[in-house]
Amino acid sequence: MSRRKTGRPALVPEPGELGTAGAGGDLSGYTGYQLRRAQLALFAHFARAFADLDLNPAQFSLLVIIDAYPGIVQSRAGAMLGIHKANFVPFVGKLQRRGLLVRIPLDGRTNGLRLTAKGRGLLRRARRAVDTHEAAVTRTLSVSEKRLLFSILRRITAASAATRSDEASAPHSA
Amino acid sequence: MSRRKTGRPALVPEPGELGTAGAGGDLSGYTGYQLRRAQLALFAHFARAFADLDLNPAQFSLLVIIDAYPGIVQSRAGAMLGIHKANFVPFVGKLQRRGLLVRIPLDGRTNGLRLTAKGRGLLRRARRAVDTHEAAVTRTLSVSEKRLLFSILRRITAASAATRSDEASAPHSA
DNA sequence: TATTGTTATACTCTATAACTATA
DNA sequence: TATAGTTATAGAGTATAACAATA
Repeated sequence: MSRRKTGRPALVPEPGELGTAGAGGDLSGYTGYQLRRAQLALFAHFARAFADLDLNPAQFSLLVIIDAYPGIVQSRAGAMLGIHKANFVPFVGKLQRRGLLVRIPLDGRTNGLRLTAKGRGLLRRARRAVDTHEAAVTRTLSVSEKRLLFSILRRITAASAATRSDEASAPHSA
Repeated sequence: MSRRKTGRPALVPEPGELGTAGAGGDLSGYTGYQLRRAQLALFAHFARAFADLDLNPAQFSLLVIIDAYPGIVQSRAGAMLGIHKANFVPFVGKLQRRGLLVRIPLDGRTNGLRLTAKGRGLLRRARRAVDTHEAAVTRTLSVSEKRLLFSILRRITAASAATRSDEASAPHSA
């Protein structure tokens, strides 16, 4: 997309400040640019909302997963989070040291993960915090807009995962 | 950071495979989760599309910015990209060593950035590659859907940037 | 033989502090 | 005194390779 549509609308917006308004160049017409900006801003908001809980999105997600699948095998949970098994070891270890979860040997080489009472308690607080966060960041979205947003994001995820050769085909799936 | 997983309507989807379909927990109802998944998938697609050009999104963006604002001051360009000035030094240095841009001293302490002929040539190829990439990842989106997506993403960015105390107010702005 | 968990390692990104030389 | 660029450093996040114990 080199030049965007008309010469201006999206093109060359006063070398503005990044954090606040838009950046420069004619980047604002790219889906990846808008997606990244929104994701970064939302995660920063998440971090503020979870500052006192001392949980980042990945840690919160693991607690949610273990709560949904008590005893889930460590490698399975790591794969669900997209975290390499080598990196997942210290990741789990940190939460275990905080007393939020325990590793339960299942068969000599496999660990099952379970939340402790403390972990369940923190998760309960975290769910409330994330609900507030979610409401805040989507407060300008109507129900139908949010539904459409999710539909679109899933389609972008699927389309981006497709191989180059597949890109030509597959009209409107999603 | 919510990582992977898509899953089901919302709650507890078979502990599925990560890369392909959805993961677990009841994460798929969170905007941050869907946003992150889409952004990661799209950037991975970008990386594949730009493999032969050896440019990442940030590097491509800098070339676009310098092309739009020839001679732009280094600190200004870094701010537009949201890159810390300390990290921007080696960032620019690397592109300069590749012969894509030059630093032009403006007044003893200020550097202006300009693309070289080689940089402009690479940018031209990069614009073509990003056009193809953009078309691929948004191939299932109608024109109106893409327009609405951008509107929604900008609103999420703005809402996430708002302070906690502001979150209560501001109904539907966008 | 393949898998689970682990260690070691390295590379990228990001962030802070402090310094210089200039304005 | 404030600013632009720089260096050094440290912390996350992510990646590969290799290994032990086990299935």
